[in-house]
Amino acid sequence: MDALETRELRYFIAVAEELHFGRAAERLGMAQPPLSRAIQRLEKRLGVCLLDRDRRGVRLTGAGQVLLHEGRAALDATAAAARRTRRSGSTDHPGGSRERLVIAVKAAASHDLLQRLLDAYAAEPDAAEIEVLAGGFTEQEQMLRDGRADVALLIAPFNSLAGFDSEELLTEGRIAVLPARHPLATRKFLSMADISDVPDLPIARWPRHGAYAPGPGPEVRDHTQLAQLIALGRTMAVVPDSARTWLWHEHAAVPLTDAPPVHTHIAWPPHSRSLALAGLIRTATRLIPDTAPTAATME
Amino acid sequence: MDALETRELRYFIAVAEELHFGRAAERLGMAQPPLSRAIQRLEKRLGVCLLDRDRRGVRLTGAGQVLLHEGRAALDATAAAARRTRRSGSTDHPGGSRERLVIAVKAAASHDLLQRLLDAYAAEPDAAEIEVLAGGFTEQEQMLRDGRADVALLIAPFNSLAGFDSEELLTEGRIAVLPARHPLATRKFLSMADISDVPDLPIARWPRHGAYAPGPGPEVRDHTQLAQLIALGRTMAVVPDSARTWLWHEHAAVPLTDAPPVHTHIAWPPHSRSLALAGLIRTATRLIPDTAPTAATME
DNA sequence: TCTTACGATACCCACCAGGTATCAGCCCAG
DNA sequence: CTGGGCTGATACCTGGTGGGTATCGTAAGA
Repeated sequence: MDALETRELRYFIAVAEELHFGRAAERLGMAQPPLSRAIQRLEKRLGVCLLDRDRRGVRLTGAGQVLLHEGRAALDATAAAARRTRRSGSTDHPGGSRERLVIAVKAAASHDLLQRLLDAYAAEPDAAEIEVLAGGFTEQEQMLRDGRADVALLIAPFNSLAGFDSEELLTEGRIAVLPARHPLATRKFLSMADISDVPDLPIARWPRHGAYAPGPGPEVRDHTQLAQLIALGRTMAVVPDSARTWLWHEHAAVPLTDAPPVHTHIAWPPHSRSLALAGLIRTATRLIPDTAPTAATME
Repeated sequence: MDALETRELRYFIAVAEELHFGRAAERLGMAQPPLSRAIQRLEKRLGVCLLDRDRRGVRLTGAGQVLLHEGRAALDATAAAARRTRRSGSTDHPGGSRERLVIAVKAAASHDLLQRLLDAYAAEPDAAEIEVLAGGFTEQEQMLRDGRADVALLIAPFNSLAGFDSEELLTEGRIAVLPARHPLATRKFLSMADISDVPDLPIARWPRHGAYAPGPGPEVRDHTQLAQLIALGRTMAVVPDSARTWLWHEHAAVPLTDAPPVHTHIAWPPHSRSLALAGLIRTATRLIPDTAPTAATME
């Protein structure tokens, strides 16, 4: 029983995601027949049926779902191995350019926290060079999983901490961002019930796992788009308190009393022998008392 | 830049572990020249030097060490993907034989805890079939990492919980196991200082990561061997309290006042969509109050 | 019934993984 | 300093297989 090759995993995952051999082959840059054969061989090798091909589309069997999940994790791990090795090699022999850390953050989120972290870390005696990689929605999480980043600021409940080591750095409430001229904008506080069903101001919808949930609000893809729609009086949004940094004059921010809080964590892969990373994490945990004294006991 | 294949990872890891191309090739069941070529190709592909071959042996570069660690994790992940898929498939269509969970435990450790866990779980209405896989020293951890098991009882500080989700089930002190006829055996309590340097009773040494640490005590590989040597008056051992289950008449157990405690956790891979696993974990956490009320606040 | 769509099959080629034989540097024995 | 042995690299060959094109079988829709 020889081992699963990463190529086979890539192929299967493409098919499992597209649920269509033709499109999957196109995505993989190959013809359809070899892809079909590869999947057949994979099924035979595993002794398991992965896909139900009953005319009218392809569907995943239970085993197929398992392989999709586990295979993604495995592919991420191998991609991470390759990337981290490459990066480690580039600073290996050549005279010793300092170790370099890549931190992934969600663009514009936790901005001042990141600022303080970088400042504090730069003051350390043996600080490594830090590269900041800003990604969209849940992209920082993926960057950490596949080795594009060494460490990330992840935001619960939007990101999953599963499989990472992490420390909580910041807990914040949420605010409703409204058009400044809307009647609700004058309120001192709001509850979720107050805003969940305002006819002329439906809540904007963000993509979740690549798709939009159904609902009345407009679909938005980035902060700029959202900010504009709010300024135009077309929608509102519920965002973490720290999002105040990017508000416009035409916006009003009203604290929500009963929205679930948002937790920002610093997260890193659970092995990781890097001294530079350890230093950064130590620096980060020292920031905690400034923002949330004894936060560890609050949960 | 095409992706790292698992075959290449296997090859590199073999060489990195043996630090010898010939032996690595033998271990892989292949000839040496193709192995050399494969490693060269890998280095070229990654654009990184992985090994220093300066006569007098092969050594890992920094990048090589990174790839060894990350690559092991990646290989474990792909092996886990294959195994979990196979297992999931075998109970997939055929009329619905119940889901089957594999739990890995260290042989003879936490025996009564495991007993209570299995009993409690079996009483659940929708209980899955549970297979118990007993392994040696740190083998349960590896079994969980590479997919031979779905869940494991891991014992800190001997196992690493890195990369797993876990719940602490049990905290216990440690005891010194002595020959019953030794003078120290009559004591009510002992401290580490009392036993760390007894000339006629050196502490037995267990293998750590495949090698024995240097020291005066005899090298032991399993409980039986240890038990016999203790009964013969040749050595003593420091073990968790629950090890009392396997003591002989010729043994005496004396609690240690200042030995670091041992924590038994139930651990599982951090993704895992399995309902059966969720049920088992729920059952396990319900066991906690029986043994260590509000243990979560003790740390 | 004809068309269309999609996955499977048949067949072919080219590449490369792996084998054997051999070379090349280094160490040690004498 | 010279020859043998050890170890990794190189040269060259072969077979398996990954990938391509052409085509088929079948089910759904017009």
